This record gives sequence, structure tokens and C-alpha cells, in this order.
Amino acid sequence: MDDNYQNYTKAPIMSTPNETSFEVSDFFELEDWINEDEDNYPVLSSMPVGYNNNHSQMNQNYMVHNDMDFNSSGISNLHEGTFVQGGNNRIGRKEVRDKVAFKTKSEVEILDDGFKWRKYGKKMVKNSPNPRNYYKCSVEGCAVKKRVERDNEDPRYVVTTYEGIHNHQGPHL
DNA sequence: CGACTTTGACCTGCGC
DNA sequence: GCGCAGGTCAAAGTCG
Repeated sequence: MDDNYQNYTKAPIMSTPNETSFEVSDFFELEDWINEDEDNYPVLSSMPVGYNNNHSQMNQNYMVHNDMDFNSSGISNLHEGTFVQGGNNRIGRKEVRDKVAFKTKSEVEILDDGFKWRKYGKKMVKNSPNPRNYYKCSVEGCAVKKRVERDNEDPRYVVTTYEGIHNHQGPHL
């Protein structure tokens, strides 16, 4: 894990490690997941503003394809997935501003999306054998959070949830 | 030495 | 009110 972590969080890398291999074709369903929170995750609505800047490909069709890169830096460990987004929604009694969730088929949890994240927590969750990891954007003043966990039913998939919108353009601004 | 991860403790919301 | 589960904090450790 350490090796992968270093590779994927410290800086965008140009090459894909050997252990990061992807299949190309089969799409998965988010049914179970969506059913749990149907109101909170309206599928395939609009992309939050903060993500458009760096995720132009994603903005086209809200699906993460096998050839997708989050930005042009050659990051290639995001490949296949479905994107869902919730706007100003409520989860329980809490207001959630912008929540973006997608699931990617990846052997590593850490998906380099062009931003720099600092891990602040790790938790075992009840219905999954896999831990959930919590990250904050490490840019000062940016309160975007991200939650990463493996799909308990298919550990080949990684569920990533972003909360909030970056108030900056990139990891170093 | 600074930035970051790790990890147990703490906090809070929710259901019973 | 109590207990559980999820989310966050913060001290200590690690790494470049």
C-alpha cells in the first residue's frame, strides 16, 4: 500500500505501475448503492463547477471510460466507472452541498484526480470488510473532502465520494 | 524539518 | 437514555 500511496498522491505520474491493470469493457451497476440513497444521489445530473476545470472528459458524459484521464498529466489509474452526483441534497438532516460519487474499477484505492489529498481518518464500516478512508484537500482554505472505500461485493471496484467543490484550480494553487 | 500518515479516542446523530 | 455506527481530531510516528 505504501508504494501505491506514494505514487498516486504525491505527484501525478506518467506511467502505470505493473499492479495497476484494468479491464475495459464490463460496466457495473450502482443499483444497490443508489437504492440506499436514491434521493441523495440523482444519477447523471450536472457536474459541479469545481470539477469541470480539471475533469473535462468526465463532463462530457459522466461516465469514466477506460481511456479517461482526469487531466492531461497522463494519470491512468482511473478507467472505468459510473458517475453519480447529488446537488444541494439532504442526507438525513444534514445539508450536503455538492456530493459526487463514482465507482471505478481499480486495483488501487488511491485515484489520482489531479488534486492533493491529506488522509485524516480511516474507519471500518459495518457492511463492508474493507476500511473506509477519509481525505481532505490539502490546499489551504479548500474544504473538499473525499471518502474512498472498496466495494464490499466486488472488491475490484473502488467507491469514491467527493464532497464540496474545490475553490482552486489545481493542487498547487 | 516540514509535510504527511497512522490510529485510537472522541464526538455526534440516529434508532430503539 | 443508551448503544451503535460513522465521521473527525490530534498526538505520535514516518518519510523525503
